[in-house]
Amino acid sequence: MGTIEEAIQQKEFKDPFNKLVVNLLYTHSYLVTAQSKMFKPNDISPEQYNVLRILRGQKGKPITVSSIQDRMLNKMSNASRLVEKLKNKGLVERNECPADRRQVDILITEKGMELLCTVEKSVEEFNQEIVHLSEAEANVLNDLLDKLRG
Amino acid sequence: MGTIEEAIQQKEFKDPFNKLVVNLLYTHSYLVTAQSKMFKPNDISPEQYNVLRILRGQKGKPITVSSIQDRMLNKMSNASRLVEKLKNKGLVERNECPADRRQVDILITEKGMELLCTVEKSVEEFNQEIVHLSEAEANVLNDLLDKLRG
DNA sequence: CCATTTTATTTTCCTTTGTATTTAATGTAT
DNA sequence: ATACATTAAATACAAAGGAAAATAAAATGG
Repeated sequence: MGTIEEAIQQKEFKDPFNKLVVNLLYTHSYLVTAQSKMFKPNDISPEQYNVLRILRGQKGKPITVSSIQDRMLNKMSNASRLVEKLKNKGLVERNECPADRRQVDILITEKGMELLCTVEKSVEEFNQEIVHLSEAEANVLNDLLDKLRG
Repeated sequence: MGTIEEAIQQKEFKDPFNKLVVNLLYTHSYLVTAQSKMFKPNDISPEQYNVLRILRGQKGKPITVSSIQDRMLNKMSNASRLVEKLKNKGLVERNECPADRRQVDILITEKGMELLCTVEKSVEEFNQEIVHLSEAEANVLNDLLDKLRG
């Protein structure tokens, strides 16, 4: 199960770029499948976890829905909807922004922080288990991905 | 918009592995967003395109639904459902397998082959445009992704 | 100040997924 | 041969997702 060619039983690719696109899609699926399993016991999705992390990064400073959207990993997804799900679970609170009543300030709750702490440990272990690379290799990969996006 | 830190406005990550997981999710979104736009005029999804490619790779030899499933990029998705959509568009045909009547043999149709040829050109251009790397860098990235999955 | 445009968020509609179950056929063991 | 387990594919149902329209507030420009 090493190379992408073996994994999807395709003998060869047109060029390295074509292979790379396929490889990224496949590796993403590998990651997300494992990640979803990891999050399951805590009943949140990878995207919800990511939003909670963004909120914690604010250190008590509220952030608007659209700013969350800008920082989300999946640019297509709907921050408003995600926030509502988190609110239903009591993990965030929503307050009308007094300066601009169109905006909504989002804050992570105590319960949200606690959940994040609980999950954090599994996430760290997970990241190191799932990624079969040395730190140095991970760094190279990070740089190449940044460069890929131009 | 270079580094992942800038892109999602996160100052730092716990370790390179954590950063890498985030970077892969983000890069995947970058790719898929662009890819979907590319496929849109031809009215197929990236996954459907991939199944058509698998079928063409068979060179006329039929393949069962479960074999398609095994080779799909997203292991979670439902080959049976995808094949049905392709059949509705007249891009594949489905035949009961005489040797084992549980199985269903799938073949790509002429129309499917034609669509694939049409799309192919945009895909190749797309891959080279979207991936801002040299061939050598793409090769390194491919190897690291293969290794990542272990 | 009023009309128009822009911005922020929510909602709606419809399609796509994830998961589990169902149906049907084959394989296996007694 | 019969009962039980396994496998292939389809389906059912709820939840998630994309895209666009709707709502509401603020900004702009006469």
